[in-house]
Amino acid sequence: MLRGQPSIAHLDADAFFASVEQHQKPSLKGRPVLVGGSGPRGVVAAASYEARAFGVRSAMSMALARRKCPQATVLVPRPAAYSAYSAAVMAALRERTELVEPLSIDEAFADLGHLSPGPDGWTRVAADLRARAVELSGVPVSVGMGRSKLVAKLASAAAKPAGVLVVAPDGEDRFLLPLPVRSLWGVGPVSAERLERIGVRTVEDLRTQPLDTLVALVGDAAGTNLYRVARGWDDRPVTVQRERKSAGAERTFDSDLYGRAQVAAQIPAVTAQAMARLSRRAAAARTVTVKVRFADFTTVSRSVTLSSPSSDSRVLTDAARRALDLVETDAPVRLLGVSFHGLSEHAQLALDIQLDDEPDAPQASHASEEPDVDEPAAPSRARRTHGSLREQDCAPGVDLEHPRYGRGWLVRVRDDGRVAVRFETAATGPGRQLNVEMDELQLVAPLGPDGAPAT
DNA sequence: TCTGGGGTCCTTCTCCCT
DNA sequence: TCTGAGGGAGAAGGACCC
Repeated sequence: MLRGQPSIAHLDADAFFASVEQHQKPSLKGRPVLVGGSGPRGVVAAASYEARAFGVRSAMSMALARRKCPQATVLVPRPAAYSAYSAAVMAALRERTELVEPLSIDEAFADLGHLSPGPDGWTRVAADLRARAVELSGVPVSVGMGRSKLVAKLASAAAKPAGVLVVAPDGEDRFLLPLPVRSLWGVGPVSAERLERIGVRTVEDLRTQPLDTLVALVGDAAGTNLYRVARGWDDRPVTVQRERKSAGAERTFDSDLYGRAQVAAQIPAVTAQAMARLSRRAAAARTVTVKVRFADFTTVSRSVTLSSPSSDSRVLTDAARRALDLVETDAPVRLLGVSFHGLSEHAQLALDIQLDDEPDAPQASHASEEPDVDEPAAPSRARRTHGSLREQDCAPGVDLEHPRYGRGWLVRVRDDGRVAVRFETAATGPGRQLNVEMDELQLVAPLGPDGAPAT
């Protein structure tokens, strides 16, 4: 049963990672910024609106993005900072209701059905919410409101950047019908192409199609969903709890691996990364799946199911090895992934001990450096955030401190071995760039929006 | 465009049991 | 004892999201 008021809010941060970088690095405000992998196979995780003007998009290869926008500043992701900013954005929602459903690190639904602001008051509610989120986080956000999650989410997308849009019940058709089907949740490139083949481009086109046609086209569940969505039928409640179903990690190698031995040698490290994620959920796993992507991008997965759930690193690593044994590894391999399914809660203590004992595991402290909120686009290889700066830490954008000049961020390593650092934070405003010796610099934890270190 | 990483959900297939 | 149908569970792959 659909509610009568547009009391579901969807809050979405705009170009989130890039906006956080521009907030903490004031010299980048108003300039094109790309956040993502800087290696040969890196892709864009987030692009500032200034970069998007050059045709750069998320998920584009970084090499192509650089060609389209050579003047852009390219930075590595800093998950701890994004997590802190995310918490600030979510806090603005939680000040208003406990019914907050985070969808990802930068967006969430909130049920504001307890409010009764009157016929014209919902726009004020949305504007106040947006202003508060900006005040707490310092990054631009957009807010959409409607009487369903479907409409609220589409409204926030329409409100971007940095806007609000409230879709009243009697305005839903006017809002929904002209939208391209591609903008609907669950319609990706494949479904859009299939719909295009029968002449369906907009929600209005979609509404003319019978249920049978849609089911035949995209399957039972997706077809039924499209049929309902085309009519604005969405009565899903805002739910606070979301149960985790799996946890894992994967690594794309800078150059392909050849032969079983090379691939198998990576199993302990990737499994340990996956276990670090598993341990944050205090979980044991019964099924271990190994994913192998070959150079031609074909992907196979094989799994091994244990007789009972385990959190023992040796047991899970051994299961991953056995799963890999089921894969033909004659072709060059570009990616290896390990994921855990059939999760259950137990053996947290045992897991911690196992991680500390596992010689091939990445440092156990990395687990605590990563945010509790899942960060879909951030890399899983956590960076060090304290200690003396070493050459292997030198990625553009990392946080540094100098005894005389204070906090700054790494711009680049110069040919003479010195490091170009811009000394600035959100609190200082745009700062100056200086060249300093590497051994004078310390790695430090990123700052949150309140200026406190994000740990 | 030439394609990361962490997820969820759905479909299809196979195997096993009744 | 054999055979086929049907259902459930698990495995694998794919589409999709951010």
